[in-house]
Amino acid sequence: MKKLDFDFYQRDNVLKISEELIGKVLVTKWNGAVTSGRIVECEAYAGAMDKASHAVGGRRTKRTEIMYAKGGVAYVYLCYGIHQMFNVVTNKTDTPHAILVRALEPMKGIETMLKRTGKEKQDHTLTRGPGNVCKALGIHTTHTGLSLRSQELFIADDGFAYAKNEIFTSPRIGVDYAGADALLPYRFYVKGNANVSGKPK
DNA sequence: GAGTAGATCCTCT
DNA sequence: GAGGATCTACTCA
Repeated sequence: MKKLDFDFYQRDNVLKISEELIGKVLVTKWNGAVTSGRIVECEAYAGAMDKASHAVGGRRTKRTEIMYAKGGVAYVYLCYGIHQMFNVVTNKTDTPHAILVRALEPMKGIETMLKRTGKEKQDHTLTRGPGNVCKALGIHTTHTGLSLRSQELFIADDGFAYAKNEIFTSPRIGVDYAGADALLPYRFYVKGNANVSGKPK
């Protein structure tokens, strides 16, 4: 298990980073309780040019400020008052690129995840969808700005990789309001993985 | 199985 | 004061 370097996040091609993030391992360790999962679905948000992004048109507020930070930190956003979404900030300072982690394949700490989500046994919904990913891993909006190489939260490469032909792209989910940009193929996912949101297998 | 409505709260206008 | 990068459950076929 090797934590990804800041160099990985600070490249300027957010689509390439998204694609490479598939298969990596997201780990949280709050108060010694370790939970982790392999990333099987994510979406790219390409900053000021992207109508679906919070930073569209260079919009810069206290909430979105963290997207303008240099790559390698977390951006956690609360949506619909219920769901929290975990994003990876990428690119350099003043370029508001981010990647939304939408689904994981559970690895370690499944017991802990079940407890957090109130489920009795593991099924494909445990870490399916951004809201559930955050709930299962115990990620909270107060974690915004945390480094992705910190002790509590990081993304690592354990040597595993999906084959190119297992990774598919599609339009993003839940961004209909973004007009034409909602159709951009900025979503990356592992074909046939039960944890990927959308239709169950 | 598919489609739709409701939940619920922080942030920006 | 309004709306949002969602999920779930319930209805109807």
